[in-house]
Amino acid sequence: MSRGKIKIRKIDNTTARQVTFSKRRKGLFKKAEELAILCDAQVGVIVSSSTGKLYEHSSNRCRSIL
Amino acid sequence: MSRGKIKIRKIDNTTARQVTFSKRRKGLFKKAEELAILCDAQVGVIVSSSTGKLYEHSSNRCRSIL
DNA sequence: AACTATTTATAAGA
DNA sequence: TTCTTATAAATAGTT
Repeated sequence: MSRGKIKIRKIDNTTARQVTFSKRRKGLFKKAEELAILCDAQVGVIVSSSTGKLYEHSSNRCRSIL
Repeated sequence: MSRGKIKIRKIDNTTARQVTFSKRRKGLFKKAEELAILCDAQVGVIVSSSTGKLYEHSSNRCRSIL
């Protein structure tokens, strides 16, 4: 990615991992919403953090259960 | 995006919409997998196309039900 | 949280 | 539908 490319492996540093989690979760939800709109699809995304906190995103009437 | 920016609205042309659906679905699943690995999270994504076909992606033992 | 240098995703074309 | 490539978008490291 930006200031240098990264390897896709667990980020060891807790703070860095939380920051990345927040940024990428937001990015993922945005992509999900764009796919739903552009392609007239229903998209549900569920994310459970390592600490067990749950986040979700869904288009329209789509319901998701983890 | 690439050869010119697009507006996030339903793509009218059926063929173009299917092509975009295929490309973006793949991209979304990749982002989901990266988030799961980088941040040690569980991520589930479910996509239902306008024709009713279902696609899903999930990290590890994560199960999703639409 | 904001900034950017870069990487990545992707729209249009082949 | 698979590949290319110009350009838009996402984001890693920094502040």
